Amino acid sequence: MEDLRSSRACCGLVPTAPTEDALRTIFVLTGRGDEVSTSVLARHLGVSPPTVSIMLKRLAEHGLVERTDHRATLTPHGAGHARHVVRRHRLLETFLVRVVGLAPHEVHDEADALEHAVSDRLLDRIDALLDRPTHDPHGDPIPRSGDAHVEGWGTRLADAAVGGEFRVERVQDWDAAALAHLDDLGVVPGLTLVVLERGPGGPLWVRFDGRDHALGESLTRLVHGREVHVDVLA
Amino acid sequence: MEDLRSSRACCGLVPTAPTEDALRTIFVLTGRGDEVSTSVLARHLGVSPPTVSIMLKRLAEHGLVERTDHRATLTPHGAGHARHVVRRHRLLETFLVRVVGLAPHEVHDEADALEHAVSDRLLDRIDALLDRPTHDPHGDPIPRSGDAHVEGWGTRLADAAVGGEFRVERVQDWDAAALAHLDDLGVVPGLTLVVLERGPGGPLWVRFDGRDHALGESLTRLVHGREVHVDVLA
DNA sequence: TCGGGGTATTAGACCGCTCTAACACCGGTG
DNA sequence: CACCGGTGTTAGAGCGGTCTAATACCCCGA
Repeated sequence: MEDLRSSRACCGLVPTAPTEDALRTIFVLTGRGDEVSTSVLARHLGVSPPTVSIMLKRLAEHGLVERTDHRATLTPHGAGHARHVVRRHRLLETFLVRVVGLAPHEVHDEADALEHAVSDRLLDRIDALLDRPTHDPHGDPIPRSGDAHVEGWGTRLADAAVGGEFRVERVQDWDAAALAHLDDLGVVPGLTLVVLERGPGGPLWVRFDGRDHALGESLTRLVHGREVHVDVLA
Repeated sequence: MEDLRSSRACCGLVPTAPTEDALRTIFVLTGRGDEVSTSVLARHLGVSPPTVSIMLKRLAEHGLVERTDHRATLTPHGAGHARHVVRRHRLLETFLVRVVGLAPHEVHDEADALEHAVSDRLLDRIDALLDRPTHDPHGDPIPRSGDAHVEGWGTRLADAAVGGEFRVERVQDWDAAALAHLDDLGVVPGLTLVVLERGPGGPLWVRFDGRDHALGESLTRLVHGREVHVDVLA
């Protein structure tokens, strides 16, 4: 398996699973507009802060990461690598749902493991088999090489204005349990719902499929999309 | 991704890719009747003899490998682990051919990388999707948990008697180029051919599909099967 | 202004994989 | 019998990942 990795080796960096995970996570986090600190990254990667500190130092030495004011950002070069990892991850998620038949909430962890082992050749076969998809099952855009890639998370359902329509575009996939719950309810990319009412700190009431649903803030913060202003409904 | 591995952790051993590869290789080599020495294993794994020496020492300390007279054999416990790795490898090969559409000669290296990353859950989905296959595309039996597994390599085409029929059951998959060539010719599991003539050190002449073919010894040593004694043809 | 809590890094340690170089052993041959 | 080639192991080193414990830093509040 080292052969597959070595084909991705570059700039003296050994593309191990932990470093690839770090690059991908920094990419997604910054794409979402978040600042990436050592501790935030450590939490996401499930390792201790010193481990991340050392990793970031190495990534910076290899020119993949820029460190300013205790924040980490990807250099253009690092972003290129990260995009490849993200592409592998999201393509695999799509494959696992559409071909293998896994549920959307099951695929993140699987893709997380497989993304480091899949070869470029196999990935291209999968891409072709799926007919070059542009988005994964959670609505996340799949980067294509040679493409300007925008993450574009839109607004969070948690921040949506009461009384308007909201079109779900992306659902964060980190928390499998929450994702499974949203999936069960039918909150998936493509759904348009009406934001009815927001209790202070309480759940957000929304309507879709002719029924009212209450969603806690821990859920509505995971749902991203676009507010649709339909004047005819006003 | 460590989560997936840790679910397979046992007896204090960290199931890293190199150790899993070693276990699988010892399993297949001994199943074929070969003796496993440090240097043979090093050649198969593509690492130096000292590396193997250290790995075998560790495997022996963990009770997975027995060392007698500079030969390595798997303990029952080690064989259990190895069978799981072999199962993952062969199931993945079958999947990659039947579902993804890769050619048989392409799948060994891919499966070699993926077998360390695939979770038990995903593997079972794949198994079900393929309808619980018993053999991979090269004719190798797929171990099933709770099954007495026999490798049963039969006789090599290189050793087959001249004048008889020979039914191909398995084709070794280590060498992708050789496998691609045999595949092109049509020498795949299930084929029955007639052994015509053996030149001393030269190629073996065989007949199938109404045509005669010459196969070098480097190829006929990779083809395993069963000699079929058909008296009516005599 | 001093202290405390949070954050980041460094220090020190261990594991596993890998290499080269050196050494040990064993068998055959001159 | 002594040497030589093959095989196997040990020694020593480096890298990457991981941890805990200790240290450095920074800001805010008492």
